[in-house]
Amino acid sequence: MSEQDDHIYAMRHSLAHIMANAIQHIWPEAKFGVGPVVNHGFYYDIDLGDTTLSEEDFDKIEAEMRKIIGEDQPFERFEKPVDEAIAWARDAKQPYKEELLNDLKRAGTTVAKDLSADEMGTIAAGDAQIERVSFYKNGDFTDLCRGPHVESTGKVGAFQLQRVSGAYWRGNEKNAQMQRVYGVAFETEDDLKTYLGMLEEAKRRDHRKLGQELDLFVFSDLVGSGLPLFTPRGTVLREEVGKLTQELRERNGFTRVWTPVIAKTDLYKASGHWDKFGDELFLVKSQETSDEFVLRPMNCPHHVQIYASQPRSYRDLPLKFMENAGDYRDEKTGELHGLSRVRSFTQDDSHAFVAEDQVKDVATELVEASREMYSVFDMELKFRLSFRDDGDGYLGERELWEKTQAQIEELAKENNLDYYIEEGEAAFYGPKIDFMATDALGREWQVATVQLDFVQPERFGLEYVAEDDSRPRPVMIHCALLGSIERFLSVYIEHTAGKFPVWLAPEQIRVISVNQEESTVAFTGKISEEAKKLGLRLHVDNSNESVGKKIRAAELMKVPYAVVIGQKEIESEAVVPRVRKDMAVQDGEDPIGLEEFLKTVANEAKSRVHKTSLNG
RNA sequence: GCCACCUUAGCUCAGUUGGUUAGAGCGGCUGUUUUGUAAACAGUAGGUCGUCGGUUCGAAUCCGACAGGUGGCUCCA
Repeated sequence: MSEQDDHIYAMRHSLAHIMANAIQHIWPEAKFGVGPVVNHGFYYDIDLGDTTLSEEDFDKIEAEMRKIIGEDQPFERFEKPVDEAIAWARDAKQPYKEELLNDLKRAGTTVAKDLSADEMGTIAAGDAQIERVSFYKNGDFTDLCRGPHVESTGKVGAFQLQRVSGAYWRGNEKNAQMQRVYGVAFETEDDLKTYLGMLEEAKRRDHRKLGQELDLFVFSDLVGSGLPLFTPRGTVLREEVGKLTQELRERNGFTRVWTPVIAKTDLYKASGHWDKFGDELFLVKSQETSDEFVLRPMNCPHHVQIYASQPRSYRDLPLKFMENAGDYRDEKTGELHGLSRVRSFTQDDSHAFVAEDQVKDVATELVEASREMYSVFDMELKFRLSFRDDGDGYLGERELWEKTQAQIEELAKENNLDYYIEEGEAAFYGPKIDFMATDALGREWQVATVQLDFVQPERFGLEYVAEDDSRPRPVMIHCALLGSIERFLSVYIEHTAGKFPVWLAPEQIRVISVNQEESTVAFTGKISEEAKKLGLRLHVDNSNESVGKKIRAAELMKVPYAVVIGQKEIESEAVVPRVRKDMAVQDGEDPIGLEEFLKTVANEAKSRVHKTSLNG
């Protein structure tokens, strides 16, 4: 951490105290939980009894905070023995603090395992043996706190309270729900403004808003929440990205399979998913037999059955299947969000069954494919090696885990990946490489994933005949390059703000007629025919509106190319395409032959370029 | 699922303290116009005010339940 980062951290943390202080002034009965620093700001968890905060209270709280800041009270640090601290918390009627202190006393920091390491860090020193705890005091406010803080309340920079929401005490849904007040804070007003501007931009690009404006997908109360319906335009996006992901893997020898969308519960009992995710499965009953089915939540057990359908030889390996497959998960309603968290989604899934010594090669091919894919999407990739932690809930031998994790890290090193390791992010059946894409606003999203799996081959008893006639287990490698098509689109729509490159644009060219005369209608009809032959998505707007209005309509739909057709164009058979601003090198004025124009656009679509090759 | 907030026409939104036939812009449709690179003009049709129940002489407005949504929490194979 740089010195500046340290300062921002201290500033944000100090603001959390100041906010708690202000809230205590306004509501003296307030009981405080934890108040850590988060990305871009801070929050504090507060129990106000029957009082519920709303954003309308922010003015009042902010005013009180500014008063405290104006007084420039010094932050004073002091220590107390744990027992005295506990007595303090009891006297101050701060039961949450008292609970934390008791846990600290009992077993240092680790016992408060409801809290993440970060949150713990803000309330206590990291030593396992806690005898004394530190406090910070400003004005009339004292809080159990590890620090650090700025010297005084006057030195906290620019801030704004953002929102209030519910949050469980210590992040456990069985615990009491507190109110969490979020604020953002930066060193200067300018930095704050820049950040708030970014939030505004994010709002403008929200894929849910663009999905409606650009007519990409809809939801229906009758179909149900979390079940998106894709319109013709949105379906183009789905199918184009679906084609790309399959092409990239076909090159590496993956072949397409098709499997049904339901399976007997026995399949998932065998795979282990039933035990782990049973409450998130949609159940389907036969009306004729006693069979119980589930709507498939994932595809690996299905693909495993294809592998298991016949004896396999080492000569068959690696055996590689892929399927853009629809999956269904009964997510809790409160967790649904646009296309990024849905109950029906499509994984661009693949499974490679490989011998142990082929793991690295196959995984490397997939990493290469993902790099190519995200360069087509113009997004940067980081790689997160998601390993297990010490928790339970992981299946398989510890030794296997360590072996595979070592292989993954080796692969990452050999391929010079920009990677970092995160423990506790693994799947229950194996470690993963998760791919984090950075979008145009600098936000990181998890997209693709490559996952090693030694557990399912074991559970389903998969094997192959080796050269020496032994029967080793294959290793399974799960990979989805897009992740889920829906989730990917939610990220990509916001990344591009709906300005899709030609190869993805639901409508690539809009033809705008100047009038409705017979010759015009005939000519635009001819353009339409030729575009169809080239596989272009072209729409003719012959409506009885002004040219200006029709141009505007095309712009609002973010169509890459618009061409106006009047007498001049009909005579010369040439057009001056109007190019969407983000693609144009410069606005052109020179006419281009109609046929050449269409061919150029068709080539752009085929080669999946971001920008136009027409120099205007 | 939990906490808070929200739901008026296809979309974006008005609608005073509960009080007659609920409004506007855009979009749609019809007509006039035949348009040259981001909004021609006129007319017209769209709403059981999310649903169901309650309070009231009277409910878009107050209360409750449910559904859907928003922001978080929790979860995420």
